[in-house]
Amino acid sequence: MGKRKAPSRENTPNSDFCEFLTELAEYEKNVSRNIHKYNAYRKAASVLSSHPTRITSGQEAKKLNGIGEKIAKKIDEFLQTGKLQKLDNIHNDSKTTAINLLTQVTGIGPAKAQTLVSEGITSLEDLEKHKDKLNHHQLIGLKYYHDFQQKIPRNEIKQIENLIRGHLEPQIHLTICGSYRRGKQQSGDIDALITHPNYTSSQPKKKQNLLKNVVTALQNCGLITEIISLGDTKFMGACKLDKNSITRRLDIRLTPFDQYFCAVLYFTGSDMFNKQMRAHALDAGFTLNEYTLRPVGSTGVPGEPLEIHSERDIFDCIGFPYKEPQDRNQ
DNA sequence: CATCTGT
DNA sequence: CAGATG
Repeated sequence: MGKRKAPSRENTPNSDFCEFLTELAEYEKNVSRNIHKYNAYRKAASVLSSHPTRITSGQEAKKLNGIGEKIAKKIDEFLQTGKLQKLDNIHNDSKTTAINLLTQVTGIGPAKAQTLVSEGITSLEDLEKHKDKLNHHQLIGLKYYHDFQQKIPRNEIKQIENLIRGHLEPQIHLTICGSYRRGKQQSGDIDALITHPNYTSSQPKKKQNLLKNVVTALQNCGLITEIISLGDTKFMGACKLDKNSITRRLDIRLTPFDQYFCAVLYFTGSDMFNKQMRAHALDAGFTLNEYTLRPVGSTGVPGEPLEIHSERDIFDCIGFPYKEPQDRNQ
């Protein structure tokens, strides 16, 4: 059914350049293991993406911060031929395509994909033949490759949310974040945040078993079907609404009560929105992260975390007009 | 940054 | 323990 590449439509005068630069960046990161070239390409894409006018030559591009000889040359080539030789080669390179495929299996990153390919393992079928080369996480990734590839309809998440809530002690707060909270009709996975009034950053030991208890309860009711990893504060695994449902990726994190709203805000995103909001906080003299909102003294050092009792508090404190999750999409 | 894994 | 992964 559904395939790969997300049709993310950009729209800036230089978006076509950004597109090939980010593709080059990914190639450098995943195939060559060159993090410097990777960074070089992405900063170039980044300056270009915010440049207000169309770049019409490599020479002009070169004036921008982060664009040097080599990228300028590629811009010229692209301007003249409408494509990039290097990119064509990459597309036709079987090693590259194999790595890109393997990397889609959760638990397999660029490093593991490299070694698999070097051992001649380049397809899902190959992986099936060599399960002995995979760890627990990767085995789950392989087993549910097709399921995990599927988007999750909002309504299904809603049902899962209710089911989870039904198995939590009343004291436990639950928020499903991510694109679901932003109102999207589909999501890639389910990102749940929970907290409990007795579990705070000052008494982190207190509800030490809370997460594990929740996970076993959800296992017993049949919702959680696989555990990828489980620690004191973070669970990663899979769940299935009922007998004939598709298996879905589910993450649950336990956050201290006093940091819950910063976490909810952060994990709701979007990434773009978070960046804007953090920037605004900085201008207003605060530093905002996934845990706390703190005033920044003119000395430059952050003070004590402000007490936050809602997401709104955070907006109010930094004088940022409140946005409903639905309009935090960019 | 939390968790897992292999050395 | 370092390195990989999400």
